[in-house]
Amino acid sequence: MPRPRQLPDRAELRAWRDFIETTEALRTVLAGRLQSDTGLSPGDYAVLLALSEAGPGRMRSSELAAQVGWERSRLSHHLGRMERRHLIRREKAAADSRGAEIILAPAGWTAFREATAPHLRAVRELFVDALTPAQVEAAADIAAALREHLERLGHR
Amino acid sequence: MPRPRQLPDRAELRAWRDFIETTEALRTVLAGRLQSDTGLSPGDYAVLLALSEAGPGRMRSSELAAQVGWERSRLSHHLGRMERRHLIRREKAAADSRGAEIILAPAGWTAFREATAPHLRAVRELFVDALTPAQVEAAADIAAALREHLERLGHR
DNA sequence: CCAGTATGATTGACACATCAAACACAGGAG
DNA sequence: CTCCTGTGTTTGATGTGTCAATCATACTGG
Repeated sequence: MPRPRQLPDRAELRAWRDFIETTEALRTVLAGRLQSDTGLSPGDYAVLLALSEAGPGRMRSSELAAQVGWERSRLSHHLGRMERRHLIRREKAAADSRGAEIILAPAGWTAFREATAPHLRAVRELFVDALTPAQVEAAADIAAALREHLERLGHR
Repeated sequence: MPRPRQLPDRAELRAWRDFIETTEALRTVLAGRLQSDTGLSPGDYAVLLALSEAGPGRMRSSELAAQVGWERSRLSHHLGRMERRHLIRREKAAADSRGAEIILAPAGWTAFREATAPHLRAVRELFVDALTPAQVEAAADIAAALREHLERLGHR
């Protein structure tokens, strides 16, 4: 009795490679634009976005981690670099003094404000303009299906 | 006279975020599997694949760089790490002694051979099985459109 | 009150990526 | 032969990501 096929066929493999390599290239190009337009990395942008969306521009570190979907360690390293550049500050949380409050510094507000438009323009130019409206929808569906599948598989 | 719309609308932006974040997550999960199944990173795998496809398992460094689509500097750093683990060796090129020949070492052959099946299984499980056949095709089309657009835009 | 454990966050070590600078040899003009 | 320039590759500096270990404070059962 034959086991179910386990390996992708030639066409599926080609689709996979094209897909993964292209999205990788897209990420790289977009990151390069953001960097040269604004001096921010995608990580910087994600952090600033999350902070700016929290009304007062301040947030608990773990909340921020959840918001951007990063591990705490990664966030902590990244915040260290951002703090060096005075984009954010850290304070002990008043409520729970184990915790840290991350505060969007003035330079951070400015950088974020000036980055938004160029970033969105680049998204439009590199992603939206490359695809038909139907393809944009299809991309969203594919992403949803992949994510759902990933989550169903759990973490192994 | 109104300029063309420059920024993505809400739905487009959501599609973009879902798309880019999901592909990123997919990459990460796949890399994790490869790592834990075989001890190789995606970069290692790409290099070993390219070398193994060159009949004798040896290739000029710049040819290898072109094959995997990396900058030379990146390749050089990566080869340094792979050499430390005895997956490859480097020799001066006979023809042009500026150049380096990269040689797939025995441990490299073995690692690659043992990595292939698990890797392909993971691709099937995480990508192909998550999508309908039509979606796999759509993904390939989207990748093609994105890549073509990227290339048309050139490098800025 | 006070172990013991749980939780929020940071640290250190290392792999990976990118940029610019350096290095080493090749090949041609004089 | 010697300088000059170009090409193939490496190196160093720095930013980014992951894992495991650590640190500090909070909480809980006795």
